[in-house]
Amino acid sequence: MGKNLTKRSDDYSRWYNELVVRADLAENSAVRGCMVIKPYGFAIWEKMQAELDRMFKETGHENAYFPLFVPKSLFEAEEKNAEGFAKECAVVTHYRLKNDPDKEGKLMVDPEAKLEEELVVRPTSEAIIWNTYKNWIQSYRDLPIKINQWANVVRWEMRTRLFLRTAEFLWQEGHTAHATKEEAMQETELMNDIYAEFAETFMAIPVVKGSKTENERFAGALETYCIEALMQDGKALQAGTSHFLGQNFAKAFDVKFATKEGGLEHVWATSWGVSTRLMGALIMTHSDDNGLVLPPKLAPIQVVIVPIYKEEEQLAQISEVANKLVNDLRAVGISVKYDDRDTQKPGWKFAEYELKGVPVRLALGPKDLEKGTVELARRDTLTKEFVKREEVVGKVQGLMTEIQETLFNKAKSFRDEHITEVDSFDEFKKVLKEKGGFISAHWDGTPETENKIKELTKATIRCIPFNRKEEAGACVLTGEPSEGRVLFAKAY
RNA sequence: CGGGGUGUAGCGUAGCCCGGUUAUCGCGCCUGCUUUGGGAGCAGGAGGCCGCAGGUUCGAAUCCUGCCACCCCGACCA
Repeated sequence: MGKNLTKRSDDYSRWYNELVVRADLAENSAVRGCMVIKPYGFAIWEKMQAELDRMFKETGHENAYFPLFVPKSLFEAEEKNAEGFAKECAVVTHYRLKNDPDKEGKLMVDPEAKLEEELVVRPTSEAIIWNTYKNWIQSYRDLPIKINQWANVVRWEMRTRLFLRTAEFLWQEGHTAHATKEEAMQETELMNDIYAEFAETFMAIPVVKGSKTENERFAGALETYCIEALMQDGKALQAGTSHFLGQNFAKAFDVKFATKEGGLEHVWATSWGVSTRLMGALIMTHSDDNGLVLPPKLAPIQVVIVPIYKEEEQLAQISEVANKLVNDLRAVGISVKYDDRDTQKPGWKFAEYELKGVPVRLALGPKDLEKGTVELARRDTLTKEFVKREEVVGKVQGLMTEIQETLFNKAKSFRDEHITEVDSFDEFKKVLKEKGGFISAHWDGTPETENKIKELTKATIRCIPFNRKEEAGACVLTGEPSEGRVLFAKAY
């Protein structure tokens, strides 16, 4: 990446961190474990939001907003859920500060202003939402409820990393209520499919769809579906989850509805979410030593035009052509930036836009004016060619699709090459250490074995793939019978 | 919360063991000239409570004590 840091040098973490900061995506804030998302990073997130939001609405969901604070007692209502998050909750205990009588100019928490009941800053919103749904649901006519919210949540993580794990993060969480188990299961599956489609179509990230083991399941869920992606350092990343909550929350919050038949039943629930963590996935899937590589569908700037000139007059001539190009490209829906700043030199700009992952760069200089050409450079392949001026728009349009596909295919071959079938524990350890990636192996189905393998290797079961072939085998650790292979990996 | 480490300019650092003129170097920043098809060259310049507080000493970035902050490795985790 530019001057000194490459993916191969140093460790991957440092490379990642430096890339995020240098590409102007985000930085650590002064607040412990929290992140500042900078305009360029946020622009990418907004594009992701827009696409996801559209997909949610197309499948009958609506947006709403629920409170940041959850009274402790509400939070406790679903025991498993509360337990699962208890260790990482920020809690509000007071509601007022006052001047510190002992220290001039300092404030202190007013002990008089202690809350009778503490408020938990939501680590997720099931509790507050189900407490609300209780009042919204009486009859089967009130169902289904399919609501999404865009929000921030807080999980007090010990160690944080930009985008991948921060104390506060942005996400969307969908919470649905259904009359039947079947409908809720369908919803769980549908949303997992939507996440997969989003990841593959827009982010150009191939994912494995599957279900989580009991150990890895969301606290309070009966079933957790997920999409798992593979990063370039061979570690897996959970990119999205969709939970079938059964009637657990309905029971905990006493949400019953009158059925058509005149009965009274608990509601069936789902919840699902993806977060700014997807930004991390995007960065770690496509980037190279020159910096970020963005798929055209998510790039805030799809094309940048850089003028090359000596004198002002020359710039004026170039700008005339460039501005026409800008208009023509915008007319076909491509986002273009014409960077005619005279404070930076062309070479500097080339490097800068590569660092920021802009898919296509056009350079326009005196030679091009003479020949009626434009120099076109692709970020994904780092190749350059001269294109006739009148063919630029068509060419660029085609490239938007082509680059998107190239990125996906490249990531997919990498991923596929890093799914290794393994039949002995020695091989398991060897592959994990030397090659990384997903390990497809038999497992006896017990949490004990999964934990043991985690202890020994740090690898966990990422998912039980939906499309796994059913094949009898012997557990890679214990030799006990197994019905099929599961995917192991070290994970973020 | 355990184990290790580090705090020197906006960033990255040398100096610290063995105390002694004006605290080193690179990047970045500012000015001028030359440059502009891959992060320009030369010349000049600005920028420091050496993490904070105390101590030892004629003298502390350097030694001692306390505190604070951050990083790495664990435990935890989307």
